[in-house]
Amino acid sequence: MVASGQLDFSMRDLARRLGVSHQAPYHHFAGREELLGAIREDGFQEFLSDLRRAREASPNPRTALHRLGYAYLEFAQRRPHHYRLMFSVPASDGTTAHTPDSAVQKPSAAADSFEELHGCIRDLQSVGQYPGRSSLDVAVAVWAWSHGLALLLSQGQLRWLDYGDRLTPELFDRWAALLPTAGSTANPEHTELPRPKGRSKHRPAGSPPRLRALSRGPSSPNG
Amino acid sequence: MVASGQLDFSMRDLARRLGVSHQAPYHHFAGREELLGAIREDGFQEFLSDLRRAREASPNPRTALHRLGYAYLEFAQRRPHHYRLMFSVPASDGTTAHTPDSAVQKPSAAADSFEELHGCIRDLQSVGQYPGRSSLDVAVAVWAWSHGLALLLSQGQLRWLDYGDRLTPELFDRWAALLPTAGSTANPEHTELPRPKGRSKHRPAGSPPRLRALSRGPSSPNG
DNA sequence: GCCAATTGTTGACAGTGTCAACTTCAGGAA
DNA sequence: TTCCTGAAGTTGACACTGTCAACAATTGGC
Repeated sequence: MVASGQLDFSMRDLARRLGVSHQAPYHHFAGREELLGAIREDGFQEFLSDLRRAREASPNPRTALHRLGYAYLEFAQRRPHHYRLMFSVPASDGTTAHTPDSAVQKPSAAADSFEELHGCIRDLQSVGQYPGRSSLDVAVAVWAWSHGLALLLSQGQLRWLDYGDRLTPELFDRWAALLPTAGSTANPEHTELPRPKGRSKHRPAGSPPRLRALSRGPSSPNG
Repeated sequence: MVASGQLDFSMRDLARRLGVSHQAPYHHFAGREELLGAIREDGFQEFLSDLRRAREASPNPRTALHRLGYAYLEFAQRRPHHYRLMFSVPASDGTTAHTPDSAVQKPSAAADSFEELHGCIRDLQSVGQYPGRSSLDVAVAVWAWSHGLALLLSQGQLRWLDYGDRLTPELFDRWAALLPTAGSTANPEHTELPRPKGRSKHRPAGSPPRLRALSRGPSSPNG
Protein backbone atom coordinates (compact mmCIF):
# COMPACT_ATOMS: atom_id res chain seq x y z
CA MET A 1 0.00 0.00 0.00
CA VAL A 2 2.02 2.90 -1.28
CA ALA A 3 1.52 6.12 0.64
CA SER A 4 0.43 7.80 -2.59
CA GLY A 5 2.00 10.70 -4.34
CA GLN A 6 1.22 14.22 -3.38
CA LEU A 7 3.11 16.04 -6.07
CA ASP A 8 4.46 15.75 -9.54
CA PHE A 9 7.73 14.48 -8.16
CA SER A 10 9.32 11.10 -8.60
CA MET A 11 12.37 9.54 -7.02
CA ARG A 12 13.39 7.97 -10.32
CA ASP A 13 13.07 11.23 -12.16
CA LEU A 14 15.22 12.93 -9.56
CA ALA A 15 17.89 10.26 -9.99
CA ARG A 16 17.66 10.63 -13.75
CA ARG A 17 18.19 14.39 -13.56
CA LEU A 18 21.19 13.88 -11.31
CA GLY A 19 22.59 11.40 -13.79
CA VAL A 20 22.57 8.66 -11.23
CA SER A 21 20.96 5.28 -10.87
CA HIS A 22 17.39 5.05 -9.70
CA GLN A 23 18.40 3.58 -6.39
CA ALA A 24 21.10 6.06 -5.40
CA PRO A 25 18.80 8.46 -3.56
CA TYR A 26 17.84 5.68 -1.17
CA HIS A 27 21.36 5.75 0.25
CA HIS A 28 20.71 9.30 1.43
CA PHE A 29 17.05 9.19 2.36
CA ALA A 30 15.08 6.30 3.74
CA GLY A 31 12.36 6.87 1.19
CA ARG A 32 10.36 9.36 -0.76
CA GLU A 33 8.45 10.59 2.24
CA GLU A 34 11.62 11.26 4.19
CA LEU A 35 13.13 13.18 1.29
CA LEU A 36 10.01 15.32 1.01
CA GLY A 37 10.15 15.81 4.75
CA ALA A 38 13.68 17.17 4.43
CA ILE A 39 12.61 19.59 1.71
CA ARG A 40 9.67 20.59 3.88
CA GLU A 41 11.97 21.23 6.82
CA ASP A 42 14.33 23.23 4.61
CA GLY A 43 11.39 25.35 3.49
CA PHE A 44 10.26 25.97 7.04
CA GLN A 45 13.76 27.07 7.99
CA GLU A 46 13.84 29.67 5.26
CA PHE A 47 10.25 30.65 6.02
CA LEU A 48 11.06 31.09 9.69
CA SER A 49 14.07 33.26 8.98
CA ASP A 50 11.98 35.41 6.63
CA LEU A 51 9.33 35.89 9.29
CA ARG A 52 11.94 36.66 11.97
CA ARG A 53 13.71 39.20 9.82
CA ALA A 54 10.42 40.89 8.96
CA ARG A 55 9.27 41.03 12.53
CA GLU A 56 12.55 42.30 13.90
CA ALA A 57 12.71 45.05 11.30
CA SER A 58 10.41 47.20 13.40
CA PRO A 59 10.04 47.77 17.13
CA ASN A 60 6.45 48.89 16.59
CA PRO A 61 4.35 45.72 16.96
CA ARG A 62 1.73 46.98 14.53
CA THR A 63 4.30 47.57 11.83
CA ALA A 64 5.94 44.30 12.75
CA LEU A 65 2.71 42.39 12.17
CA HIS A 66 2.20 44.17 8.88
CA ARG A 67 5.66 43.20 7.70
CA LEU A 68 5.33 39.70 9.05
CA GLY A 69 2.18 39.19 7.01
CA TYR A 70 3.78 40.55 3.89
CA ALA A 71 6.81 38.32 4.36
CA TYR A 72 4.48 35.36 4.75
CA LEU A 73 2.77 35.98 1.43
CA GLU A 74 5.99 36.94 -0.27
CA PHE A 75 7.47 33.60 0.68
CA ALA A 76 4.47 31.73 -0.69
CA GLN A 77 4.80 33.62 -3.93
CA ARG A 78 8.56 33.18 -4.20
CA ARG A 79 8.53 29.48 -3.37
CA PRO A 80 5.07 28.22 -4.31
CA HIS A 81 6.08 24.57 -4.49
CA HIS A 82 7.86 24.69 -1.18
CA TYR A 83 4.90 26.42 0.38
CA ARG A 84 2.36 23.91 -0.86
CA LEU A 85 4.53 21.01 0.20
CA MET A 86 5.14 22.49 3.63
CA PHE A 87 1.46 22.77 4.41
CA SER A 88 0.32 19.63 2.71
CA VAL A 89 -0.02 16.46 4.64
CA PRO A 90 0.17 12.87 3.47
CA ALA A 91 -3.35 12.02 2.39
CA SER A 92 -5.19 9.60 4.58
CA ASP A 93 -7.21 6.81 3.07
CA GLY A 94 -10.95 7.15 2.90
CA THR A 95 -11.66 5.04 5.95
CA THR A 96 -10.94 7.69 8.55
CA ALA A 97 -12.64 11.03 8.29
CA HIS A 98 -9.77 12.76 10.02
CA THR A 99 -6.08 12.72 9.40
CA PRO A 100 -4.35 10.31 11.75
CA ASP A 101 -2.07 11.66 14.43
CA SER A 102 1.03 10.35 12.69
CA ALA A 103 0.44 12.81 9.88
CA VAL A 104 0.08 15.75 12.20
CA GLN A 105 3.61 15.77 13.54
CA LYS A 106 5.13 18.86 12.07
CA PRO A 107 8.63 20.08 11.52
CA SER A 108 10.12 21.95 14.44
CA ALA A 109 10.58 25.14 12.43
CA ALA A 110 6.86 25.09 11.67
CA ALA A 111 6.01 25.49 15.34
CA ASP A 112 8.63 28.22 15.62
CA SER A 113 7.09 30.02 12.63
CA PHE A 114 3.70 30.04 14.24
CA GLU A 115 5.23 31.17 17.51
CA GLU A 116 6.75 34.13 15.68
CA LEU A 117 3.27 35.28 14.75
CA HIS A 118 1.89 34.39 18.15
CA GLY A 119 4.57 36.47 19.83
CA CYS A 120 3.80 39.35 17.54
CA ILE A 121 0.15 39.17 18.56
CA ARG A 122 1.14 39.14 22.22
CA ASP A 123 3.25 42.24 21.61
CA LEU A 124 0.22 43.91 20.11
CA GLN A 125 -1.88 42.98 23.10
CA SER A 126 0.74 44.49 25.39
CA VAL A 127 0.10 47.82 23.74
CA GLY A 128 -3.65 47.50 24.08
CA GLN A 129 -4.70 45.77 20.87
CA TYR A 130 -7.24 42.91 20.97
CA PRO A 131 -8.29 43.54 24.56
CA GLY A 132 -9.86 40.56 26.29
CA ARG A 133 -9.12 38.14 23.49
CA SER A 134 -7.10 34.95 23.61
CA SER A 135 -3.82 35.58 21.83
CA LEU A 136 -4.02 32.04 20.49
CA ASP A 137 -7.40 32.74 18.93
CA VAL A 138 -6.10 35.84 17.24
CA ALA A 139 -2.92 34.15 16.07
CA VAL A 140 -4.83 31.20 14.63
CA ALA A 141 -7.23 33.52 12.83
CA VAL A 142 -4.45 35.64 11.32
CA TRP A 143 -2.47 32.51 10.48
CA ALA A 144 -5.46 31.02 8.69
CA TRP A 145 -6.09 34.25 6.83
CA SER A 146 -2.51 34.35 5.59
CA HIS A 147 -2.61 30.66 4.77
CA GLY A 148 -5.75 31.03 2.70
CA LEU A 149 -4.43 33.99 0.78
CA ALA A 150 -1.09 32.29 0.22
CA LEU A 151 -2.72 29.17 -1.17
CA LEU A 152 -5.15 31.01 -3.40
CA LEU A 153 -2.26 33.08 -4.69
CA SER A 154 0.19 30.24 -5.19
CA GLN A 155 -2.39 28.09 -6.97
CA GLY A 156 -3.57 30.87 -9.23
CA GLN A 157 -7.09 30.55 -7.90
CA LEU A 158 -7.64 34.27 -7.82
CA ARG A 159 -7.11 34.58 -11.56
CA TRP A 160 -10.65 33.64 -12.48
CA LEU A 161 -11.83 36.68 -10.61
CA ASP A 162 -9.76 38.94 -12.88
CA TYR A 163 -8.08 39.70 -9.63
CA GLY A 164 -4.52 39.20 -10.67
CA ASP A 165 -2.26 36.74 -8.96
CA ARG A 166 0.79 38.81 -8.19
CA LEU A 167 1.33 40.02 -4.68
CA THR A 168 2.10 43.71 -4.50
CA PRO A 169 2.49 45.94 -1.46
CA GLU A 170 -0.60 47.86 -2.56
CA LEU A 171 -2.71 44.72 -2.81
CA PHE A 172 -1.44 43.53 0.53
CA ASP A 173 -2.28 46.85 2.13
CA ARG A 174 -5.83 46.61 0.87
CA TRP A 175 -6.13 43.17 2.39
CA ALA A 176 -4.41 44.09 5.63
CA ALA A 177 -6.73 47.05 6.08
CA LEU A 178 -9.51 44.51 6.60
CA LEU A 179 -7.87 43.00 9.63
CA PRO A 180 -9.11 44.55 12.85
CA THR A 181 -5.59 45.54 13.91
CA ALA A 182 -5.02 47.82 10.96
CA GLY A 183 -8.54 49.11 10.70
CA SER A 184 -7.81 52.41 12.33
CA THR A 185 -4.51 53.43 10.79
CA ALA A 186 -3.28 53.49 7.25
CA ASN A 187 -0.41 51.33 6.12
CA PRO A 188 2.70 52.22 8.11
CA GLU A 189 5.06 53.01 5.29
CA HIS A 190 4.34 50.66 2.43
CA THR A 191 6.23 47.61 3.41
CA GLU A 192 9.01 47.37 0.91
CA LEU A 193 11.47 45.06 2.57
CA PRO A 194 14.78 44.43 0.89
CA ARG A 195 14.17 40.89 -0.27
CA PRO A 196 16.74 38.39 0.98
CA LYS A 197 19.35 37.21 -1.50
CA GLY A 198 17.76 33.75 -1.32
CA ARG A 199 20.58 31.22 -1.16
CA SER A 200 20.16 29.58 -4.55
CA LYS A 201 19.38 25.88 -4.46
CA HIS A 202 21.16 25.16 -7.73
CA ARG A 203 23.90 22.63 -7.36
CA PRO A 204 27.22 23.10 -9.23
CA ALA A 205 26.45 19.85 -11.05
CA GLY A 206 29.95 18.55 -10.88
CA SER A 207 30.87 17.57 -7.34
CA PRO A 208 31.70 13.83 -7.43
CA PRO A 209 29.41 12.54 -4.64
CA ARG A 210 26.46 13.81 -6.57
CA LEU A 211 23.84 13.28 -3.93
CA ARG A 212 25.82 14.69 -1.03
CA ALA A 213 24.41 18.14 -1.50
CA LEU A 214 20.92 16.76 -1.00
CA SER A 215 21.48 14.49 1.95
CA ARG A 216 21.02 15.78 5.45
CA GLY A 217 23.10 13.90 7.98
CA PRO A 218 23.21 10.13 8.26
CA SER A 219 20.07 8.65 6.79
CA SER A 220 19.89 5.95 9.48
CA PRO A 221 16.42 4.47 8.93
CA ASN A 222 15.16 3.50 12.35
CA GLY A 223 12.60 0.99 11.12
CA MET B 1 4.12 12.10 -18.58
CA VAL B 2 1.47 11.16 -16.12
CA ALA B 3 -0.28 14.11 -14.49
CA SER B 4 0.65 12.69 -11.09
CA GLY B 5 -1.60 11.66 -8.27
CA GLN B 6 -2.94 14.15 -5.85
CA LEU B 7 -4.67 11.78 -3.48
CA ASP B 8 -4.62 8.30 -2.15
CA PHE B 9 -7.00 7.24 -4.88
CA SER B 10 -6.44 4.82 -7.69
CA MET B 11 -8.55 3.90 -10.68
CA ARG B 12 -7.65 0.25 -10.32
CA ASP B 13 -8.54 0.22 -6.66
CA LEU B 14 -11.89 1.79 -7.46
CA ALA B 15 -12.56 -0.91 -10.04
CA ARG B 16 -11.51 -3.57 -7.54
CA ARG B 17 -13.92 -2.27 -4.93
CA LEU B 18 -16.72 -2.25 -7.46
CA GLY B 19 -15.87 -5.83 -8.36
CA VAL B 20 -15.18 -4.88 -11.92
CA SER B 21 -12.23 -5.05 -14.27
CA HIS B 22 -9.55 -2.41 -14.08
CA GLN B 23 -10.58 -0.92 -17.40
CA ALA B 24 -14.32 -0.61 -16.81
CA PRO B 25 -14.21 2.91 -15.32
CA TYR B 26 -12.69 4.19 -18.55
CA HIS B 27 -15.99 3.50 -20.32
CA HIS B 28 -17.60 6.10 -18.08
CA PHE B 29 -14.85 8.66 -17.62
CA ALA B 30 -12.17 9.64 -20.07
CA GLY B 31 -9.54 9.28 -17.38
CA ARG B 32 -8.63 9.71 -13.79
CA GLU B 33 -8.53 13.48 -13.97
CA GLU B 34 -12.02 13.64 -15.47
CA LEU B 35 -13.40 11.36 -12.79
CA LEU B 36 -11.87 13.53 -10.07
CA GLY B 37 -13.29 16.56 -11.86
CA ALA B 38 -16.77 15.04 -11.64
CA ILE B 39 -16.36 14.41 -7.92
CA ARG B 40 -15.07 17.96 -7.54
CA GLU B 41 -18.09 19.32 -9.37
CA ASP B 42 -20.42 17.20 -7.24
CA GLY B 43 -18.79 18.62 -4.14
CA PHE B 44 -19.16 22.18 -5.34
CA GLN B 45 -22.84 21.58 -6.02
CA GLU B 46 -23.46 20.45 -2.46
CA PHE B 47 -21.21 23.21 -1.14
CA LEU B 48 -23.13 25.82 -3.12
CA SER B 49 -26.48 24.62 -1.89
CA ASP B 50 -25.20 24.68 1.71
CA LEU B 51 -24.02 28.26 1.32
CA ARG B 52 -27.28 29.32 -0.36
CA ARG B 53 -29.41 27.77 2.35
CA ALA B 54 -27.32 29.41 5.05
CA ARG B 55 -27.45 32.82 3.47
CA GLU B 56 -31.15 32.73 2.72
CA ALA B 57 -31.94 31.71 6.29
CA SER B 58 -31.71 35.30 7.39
CA PRO B 59 -32.70 38.62 5.80
CA ASN B 60 -30.19 40.42 8.00
CA PRO B 61 -26.99 40.53 5.95
CA ARG B 62 -24.81 40.47 9.03
CA THR B 63 -26.46 37.32 10.31
CA ALA B 64 -26.42 35.93 6.79
CA LEU B 65 -22.65 36.35 6.55
CA HIS B 66 -22.22 34.77 9.95
CA ARG B 67 -24.23 31.74 8.91
CA LEU B 68 -22.58 31.56 5.54
CA GLY B 69 -19.19 31.37 7.18
CA TYR B 70 -20.33 28.69 9.56
CA ALA B 71 -21.82 26.67 6.72
CA TYR B 72 -18.52 26.98 4.87
CA LEU B 73 -16.52 25.50 7.72
CA GLU B 74 -19.17 22.96 8.52
CA PHE B 75 -18.95 21.64 4.98
CA ALA B 76 -15.18 21.37 5.16
CA GLN B 77 -15.52 19.43 8.37
CA ARG B 78 -18.28 17.16 7.13
CA ARG B 79 -16.61 16.37 3.80
CA PRO B 80 -12.90 16.90 4.33
CA HIS B 81 -11.83 14.82 1.34
CA HIS B 82 -14.27 16.55 -0.96
CA TYR B 83 -13.17 19.91 0.32
CA ARG B 84 -9.48 19.27 -0.20
CA LEU B 85 -10.07 17.86 -3.65
CA MET B 86 -12.28 20.78 -4.64
CA PHE B 87 -9.65 23.35 -3.82
CA SER B 88 -6.65 21.40 -4.98
CA VAL B 89 -5.36 21.83 -8.42
CA PRO B 90 -3.42 19.42 -10.61
CA ALA B 91 0.20 20.00 -9.64
CA SER B 92 2.32 21.69 -12.26
CA ASP B 93 5.78 20.45 -13.02
CA GLY B 94 8.75 22.28 -11.62
CA THR B 95 9.53 24.19 -14.80
CA THR B 96 6.91 26.90 -14.42
CA ALA B 97 6.73 28.79 -11.18
CA HIS B 98 3.01 29.38 -11.63
CA THR B 99 0.17 27.06 -12.35
CA PRO B 100 -0.70 27.07 -16.03
CA ASP B 101 -3.98 28.51 -17.19
CA SER B 102 -5.36 25.09 -18.05
CA ALA B 103 -5.36 24.20 -14.36
CA VAL B 104 -7.18 27.35 -13.35
CA GLN B 105 -10.45 26.60 -15.08
CA LYS B 106 -12.82 25.91 -12.28
CA PRO B 107 -16.15 24.18 -11.97
CA SER B 108 -19.11 26.41 -12.61
CA ALA B 109 -20.52 25.89 -9.13
CA ALA B 110 -17.23 27.14 -7.70
CA ALA B 111 -17.77 30.56 -9.22
CA ASP B 112 -21.36 30.53 -8.01
CA SER B 113 -20.18 29.68 -4.51
CA PHE B 114 -17.85 32.63 -4.45
CA GLU B 115 -20.59 34.85 -5.86
CA GLU B 116 -22.80 33.83 -2.97
CA LEU B 117 -20.27 35.29 -0.57
CA HIS B 118 -19.63 38.26 -2.81
CA GLY B 119 -23.34 39.05 -2.92
CA CYS B 120 -23.51 38.79 0.83
CA ILE B 121 -20.71 41.33 1.13
CA ARG B 122 -22.53 43.65 -1.26
CA ASP B 123 -25.65 43.34 0.89
CA LEU B 124 -23.57 44.35 3.89
CA GLN B 125 -22.23 47.35 2.03
CA SER B 126 -25.74 48.40 1.14
CA VAL B 127 -26.45 48.74 4.86
CA GLY B 128 -23.31 50.75 5.45
CA GLN B 129 -20.71 48.14 6.24
CA TYR B 130 -17.21 48.36 4.71
CA PRO B 131 -17.66 51.91 3.41
CA GLY B 132 -15.36 52.86 0.57
CA ARG B 133 -13.98 49.38 0.08
CA SER B 134 -14.07 47.20 -2.99
CA SER B 135 -16.60 44.45 -2.40
CA LEU B 136 -14.29 42.12 -4.30
CA ASP B 137 -11.41 42.88 -1.94
CA VAL B 138 -13.57 42.13 1.05
CA ALA B 139 -15.00 38.98 -0.47
CA VAL B 140 -11.57 37.67 -1.38
CA ALA B 141 -10.26 38.38 2.10
CA VAL B 142 -13.17 36.66 3.81
CA TRP B 143 -13.00 33.79 1.34
CA ALA B 144 -9.31 33.31 2.02
CA TRP B 145 -9.89 33.45 5.76
CA SER B 146 -12.53 30.74 5.56
CA HIS B 147 -10.37 28.73 3.20
CA GLY B 148 -7.39 28.85 5.55
CA LEU B 149 -9.44 27.85 8.57
CA ALA B 150 -11.16 25.09 6.62
CA LEU B 151 -7.87 23.60 5.48
CA LEU B 152 -6.18 23.83 8.85
CA LEU B 153 -9.23 22.18 10.36
CA SER B 154 -9.68 19.46 7.77
CA GLN B 155 -5.99 18.55 7.85
CA GLY B 156 -5.80 18.47 11.60
CA GLN B 157 -3.12 21.14 11.59
CA LEU B 158 -4.55 22.94 14.58
CA ARG B 159 -4.11 19.92 16.79
CA TRP B 160 -0.46 20.59 17.58
CA LEU B 161 -1.55 23.83 19.20
CA ASP B 162 -3.74 21.94 21.65
CA TYR B 163 -6.41 23.89 19.92
CA GLY B 164 -8.78 21.08 19.14
CA ASP B 165 -9.88 20.33 15.64
CA ARG B 166 -13.64 20.19 15.93
CA LEU B 167 -15.67 23.10 14.72
CA THR B 168 -18.19 24.30 17.26
CA PRO B 169 -20.48 27.32 17.12
CA GLU B 170 -18.60 28.77 20.10
CA LEU B 171 -15.22 28.40 18.41
CA PHE B 172 -16.60 29.89 15.23
CA ASP B 173 -18.02 32.83 17.11
CA ARG B 174 -14.65 33.56 18.65
CA TRP B 175 -13.10 33.54 15.20
CA ALA B 176 -15.86 35.55 13.58
CA ALA B 177 -15.57 38.21 16.24
CA LEU B 178 -12.17 39.02 14.79
CA LEU B 179 -13.58 39.95 11.42
CA PRO B 180 -14.21 43.68 11.12
CA THR B 181 -17.87 43.13 10.28
CA ALA B 182 -18.61 41.43 13.56
CA GLY B 183 -16.27 43.46 15.67
CA SER B 184 -18.95 45.69 17.10
CA THR B 185 -21.74 43.26 17.86
CA ALA B 186 -21.81 39.94 19.58
CA ASN B 187 -22.82 36.78 17.76
CA PRO B 188 -26.35 37.13 16.42
CA GLU B 189 -27.98 34.11 18.01
CA HIS B 190 -25.43 31.31 18.09
CA THR B 191 -25.77 29.91 14.66
CA GLU B 192 -27.26 26.50 15.12
CA LEU B 193 -28.58 25.63 11.73
CA PRO B 194 -30.53 22.41 11.26
CA ARG B 195 -27.95 20.46 9.34
CA PRO B 196 -29.11 19.18 5.97
CA LYS B 197 -29.92 15.49 5.68
CA GLY B 198 -26.96 15.10 3.33
CA ARG B 199 -27.98 12.85 0.45
CA SER B 200 -25.82 9.83 1.18
CA LYS B 201 -23.34 8.90 -1.52
CA HIS B 202 -23.51 5.18 -0.79
CA ARG B 203 -24.58 3.16 -3.78
CA PRO B 204 -27.00 0.23 -3.31
CA ALA B 205 -24.23 -2.05 -4.59
CA GLY B 206 -26.49 -4.21 -6.65
CA SER B 207 -27.71 -2.42 -9.77
CA PRO B 208 -26.48 -4.52 -12.73
CA PRO B 209 -24.61 -1.82 -14.72
CA ARG B 210 -22.34 -1.35 -11.79
CA LEU B 211 -20.64 1.82 -12.90
CA ARG B 212 -23.78 3.58 -14.07
CA ALA B 213 -24.33 5.24 -10.74
CA LEU B 214 -20.94 6.90 -11.03
CA SER B 215 -21.06 8.04 -14.62
CA ARG B 216 -22.36 11.45 -15.50
CA GLY B 217 -23.88 11.57 -18.96
CA PRO B 218 -22.13 10.26 -22.06
CA SER B 219 -18.42 10.15 -21.46
CA SER B 220 -17.65 11.30 -25.03
CA PRO B 221 -13.97 12.07 -24.89
CA ASN B 222 -13.39 14.93 -27.27
CA GLY B 223 -9.71 14.27 -27.79
C1' DG C 1 47.30 -3.65 3.93
C1' DC C 2 43.03 -4.86 5.73
C1' DC C 3 38.21 -3.77 7.17
C1' DA C 4 34.14 -1.48 7.36
C1' DA C 5 31.26 2.05 5.96
C1' DT C 6 29.75 4.96 2.28
C1' DT C 7 28.18 5.41 -2.32
C1' DG C 8 27.06 3.55 -6.23
C1' DT C 9 25.15 -0.20 -9.44
C1' DT C 10 21.69 -3.70 -11.72
C1' DG C 11 17.73 -6.52 -11.28
C1' DA C 12 13.65 -7.67 -9.59
C1' DC C 13 8.56 -7.07 -7.77
C1' DA C 14 4.07 -5.17 -7.16
C1' DG C 15 1.53 -1.35 -8.09
C1' DT C 16 -0.19 2.45 -11.23
C1' DG C 17 -2.71 5.02 -15.52
C1' DT C 18 -3.91 4.15 -20.00
C1' DC C 19 -4.05 2.29 -24.89
C1' DA C 20 -5.66 -1.51 -27.88
C1' DA C 21 -8.29 -5.27 -29.12
C1' DC C 22 -11.66 -8.36 -27.97
C1' DT C 23 -16.40 -10.22 -26.29
C1' DT C 24 -21.37 -9.62 -24.70
C1' DC C 25 -25.47 -7.87 -24.98
C1' DA C 26 -29.54 -4.82 -25.66
C1' DG C 27 -32.31 -2.41 -28.86
C1' DG C 28 -33.80 -0.48 -33.20
C1' DA C 29 -34.19 -0.82 -38.49
C1' DA C 30 -34.54 -3.62 -42.47
C1' DT D 1 -36.75 -12.57 -38.24
C1' DT D 2 -31.85 -10.91 -39.11
C1' DC D 3 -28.48 -7.38 -39.01
C1' DC D 4 -26.15 -3.61 -37.14
C1' DT D 5 -24.64 -0.39 -33.90
C1' DG D 6 -23.23 1.23 -29.67
C1' DA D 7 -22.66 0.63 -24.75
C1' DA D 8 -20.47 -2.07 -21.12
C1' DG D 9 -17.07 -5.11 -19.66
C1' DT D 10 -13.12 -8.10 -20.49
C1' DT D 11 -7.93 -9.44 -20.97
C1' DG D 12 -3.44 -8.13 -22.22
C1' DA D 13 -0.01 -5.19 -22.90
C1' DC D 14 3.19 -0.85 -22.10
C1' DA D 15 5.75 2.53 -19.62
C1' DC D 16 6.02 4.33 -15.42
C1' DT D 17 6.41 4.38 -10.20
C1' DG D 18 8.48 3.25 -5.09
C1' DT D 19 11.14 0.04 -2.89
C1' DC D 20 13.67 -4.37 -1.60
C1' DA D 21 17.80 -7.26 -2.38
C1' DA D 22 22.26 -8.30 -3.78
C1' DC D 23 26.38 -6.84 -5.53
C1' DA D 24 30.66 -3.58 -6.88
C1' DA D 25 33.60 0.35 -6.19
C1' DT D 26 35.62 3.67 -3.37
C1' DT D 27 37.39 5.72 0.77
C1' DG D 28 39.16 6.55 5.49
C1' DG D 29 40.88 4.75 9.84
C1' DC D 30 43.25 1.04 12.27
